[in-house]
Amino acid sequence: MVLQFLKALAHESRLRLLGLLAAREHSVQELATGVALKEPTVSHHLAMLREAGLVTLRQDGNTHWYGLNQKALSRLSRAVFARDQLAAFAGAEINEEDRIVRNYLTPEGRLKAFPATLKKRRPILAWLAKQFEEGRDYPESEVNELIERRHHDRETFRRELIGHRMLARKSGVYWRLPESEWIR
Amino acid sequence: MVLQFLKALAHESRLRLLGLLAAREHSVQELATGVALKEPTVSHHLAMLREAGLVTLRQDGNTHWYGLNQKALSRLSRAVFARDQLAAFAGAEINEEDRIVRNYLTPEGRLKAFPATLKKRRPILAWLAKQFEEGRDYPESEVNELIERRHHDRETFRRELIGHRMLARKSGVYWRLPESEWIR
DNA sequence: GATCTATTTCGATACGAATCTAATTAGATG
DNA sequence: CATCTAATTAGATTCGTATCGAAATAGATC
Repeated sequence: MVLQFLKALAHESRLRLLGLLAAREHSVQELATGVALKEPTVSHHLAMLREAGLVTLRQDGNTHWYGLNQKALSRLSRAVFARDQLAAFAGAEINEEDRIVRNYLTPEGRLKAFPATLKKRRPILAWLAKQFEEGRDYPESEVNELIERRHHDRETFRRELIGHRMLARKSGVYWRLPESEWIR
Repeated sequence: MVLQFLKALAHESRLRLLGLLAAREHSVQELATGVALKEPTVSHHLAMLREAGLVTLRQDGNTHWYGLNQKALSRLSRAVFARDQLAAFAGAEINEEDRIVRNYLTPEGRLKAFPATLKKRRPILAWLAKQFEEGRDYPESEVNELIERRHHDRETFRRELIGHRMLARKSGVYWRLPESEWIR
């Protein structure tokens, strides 16, 4: 559906046809002259545009008047370009956690801040915890290093990771705990 | 430019990739798994999306993190789906007259009303006058018929066409005057 | 009903792009 | 520096579709 719409738009000839139609109605002959293609070719393109609901057809005698369907155009553009809509194409819906993490990341992939609200804190920490491999020991120096790649305040984040039972520490070494033990 | 953008969007695999990226950043491997394609194929698609400015790339070690460029997405969507922008693709810009006529037409190609304002009246009448062939006589019955295809009030329009020197009448027959004689 | 006109449908060809495997590059690790 | 990993680039194949000429359709005209 949306794919059909985009495919219909994504061709130079059809864009130019729509360009002509944006000004006013045209017959097939006029369009063929306008874009320097033969009638059958134009007819073929118009059929695609019509399938996609991008143009309207009005028949008068045996002349077919094609026009731009502005409504469909704006309706569909909104559908395509909303982030959540886009996510639907992957079958994957965006969950709240992902959205929170995304909003906390700079373009360089660093955390903008330590989240003040509790609701946001957990997904951020979970994301950070996943930077560690499970079933492996980390000396404190390496823990700090990994955290600092995401935020300068290694102390706060390290403490919180442990507080949420995402990391554990014993005699100077750290390891990642299984997700089932993390505090919700 | 805009064409490149649309072509980048108009493919199922790439839409699904964008869908995944809409949720959060992904590496190439993750994406390949997510859409069930091989890495090189995904890499190829990502290159296109990057060319079109739809995704961002952040390199960390030898892992490449791709993300959605939401800004570009909305900026471009606005560019594509404005009617006047679309017209630019045809090389033809929309002039004021065309716009006026378009707003006066129903989906069936009939005139919604007789334009009250003088500014609008002329382009509407000019459009109507062009329904007549030049160099040919029309009996009044046929003039009425042609006008009625566009609006029920044949009297008003017929009178105005003559008033604007677009049609002329002599002893019961009408003919279209050359455009150079039309009153501006 | 025969003819003329505008459009569409059909069938063939050609061009572009999607996908894969294999080879190469760039960065990290020991 | 040798090796390992993630990604990209190159090359080959396949698939989709843009385009055209020819034939068929639908409406108008005589």
